[in-house]
Amino acid sequence: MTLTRAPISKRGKAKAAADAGAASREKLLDAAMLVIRSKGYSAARVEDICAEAGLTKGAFFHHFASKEACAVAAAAHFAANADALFDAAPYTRHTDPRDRVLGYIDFRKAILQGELPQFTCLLGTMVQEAYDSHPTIRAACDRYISEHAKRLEADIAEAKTLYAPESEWTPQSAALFSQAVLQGGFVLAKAKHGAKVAADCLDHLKRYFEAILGAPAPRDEGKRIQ
Amino acid sequence: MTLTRAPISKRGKAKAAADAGAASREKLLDAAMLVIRSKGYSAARVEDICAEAGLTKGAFFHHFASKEACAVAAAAHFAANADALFDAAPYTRHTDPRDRVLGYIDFRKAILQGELPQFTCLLGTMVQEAYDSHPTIRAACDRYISEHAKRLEADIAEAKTLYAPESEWTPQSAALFSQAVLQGGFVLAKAKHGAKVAADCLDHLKRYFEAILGAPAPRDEGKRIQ
DNA sequence: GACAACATACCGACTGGTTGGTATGTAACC
DNA sequence: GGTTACATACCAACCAGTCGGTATGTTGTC
Repeated sequence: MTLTRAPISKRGKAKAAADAGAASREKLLDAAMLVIRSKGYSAARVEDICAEAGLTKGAFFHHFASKEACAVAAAAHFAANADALFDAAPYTRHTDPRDRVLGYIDFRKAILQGELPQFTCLLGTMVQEAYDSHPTIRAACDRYISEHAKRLEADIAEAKTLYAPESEWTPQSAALFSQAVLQGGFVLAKAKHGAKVAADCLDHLKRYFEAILGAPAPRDEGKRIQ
Repeated sequence: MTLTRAPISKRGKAKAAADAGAASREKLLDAAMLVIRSKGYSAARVEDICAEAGLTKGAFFHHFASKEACAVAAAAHFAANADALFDAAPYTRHTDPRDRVLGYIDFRKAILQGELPQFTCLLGTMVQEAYDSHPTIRAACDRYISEHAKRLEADIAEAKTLYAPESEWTPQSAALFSQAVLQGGFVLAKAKHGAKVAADCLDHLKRYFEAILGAPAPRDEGKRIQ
């Protein structure tokens, strides 16, 4: 029922049909991501998604039980894409956890490229309109946002231990705060039809982390706040 | 055509019919605010709004040319409500502009009460899904968000002149950053189905402003960053 | 102060296009 | 020959917007 992948054949190469199926499924998920990020979940028609994927409704309902199920799968797909992107990002190789935290923010700023539907967050977009009417979508968005925050939280926690062990804030709330700044930046970017506001917000966020983790140049230790 | 008010009779009291009309219009706008904040713009049916207002479609299309026009009017109504609320808020009476900025954040935190549709932002909710498909809605949301930010920007600018004249950030971007934190806080609150995350985000925001404007207690002047 | 002429506010049945979902067919592959 | 992976045709429900009608003012006129 909730199985989203065709079982892999016991031995030898994956089947051509299964490959084609998986490829079509991915096309549909990519299309769903784009369409939903462009017009929201409710306004996104399944035919829009099919057209974008170059497939038909037959294919859509072959792979997904419903529009809602597709949205949940798209959320997972979005999160998997993001995981791959951030795993491969260069900032993760910094040895200093504070550098990783600040590098994360720089990286988030660097990927604000292209049109709005290409860099805004599918999860934040969907949860805004679906949080009450579509519990499964809300749960999926919550899960993947929180999982992404957890990655960041780990670095923040390490940095805090090193540079601000006494301060009151928790790494968890700081990580979620970062996600809020990002989500809010996307909202403003949509309102103003451009990524600049979001980038400015990330500048403030970076300054905040520099403040609560101590300034990057280790000169005046007494400078830290809280 | 676009006249939304009956012409006021030359002299004497306003007419009963006009009063009733205005009252119904307001009921519809209040209902639209609630319904759209609950399920988003696309999923909000005009019959939902009518039912919530205790009126029928006849009344709806008597007062608004279209669903989209109603949404734009609801945005204006939302902004007017907000203006009244913040005009009356006690924090505005602080003489120190820094106190007003910090007081604004406290106030925003204090009004995170009740169910999600009661304290989340209509403008942010609508612009997420309508920014590309409904330009008039996007423009309205942009306008009212920016106008609200302008109010805050004035206090931030004053505080900056007093407490951080040298620092690099602009009052405008700091004001927009605050709005991003709020909007993002609402997104996370919806994902997590509770206001607590939003409140935590506002704690971080307040700490940020305390940092960039200098700590409230005027003891160590060298403590300010940037 | 009564009556005609008109305006405003609202109801609710109707319509026509839209849309999520289904049923059926078919081609390829194993 | 059975299963997978689609396409095509179709349906029933939904929903924004229309329209004829009614009730309740309001204004000018005599």
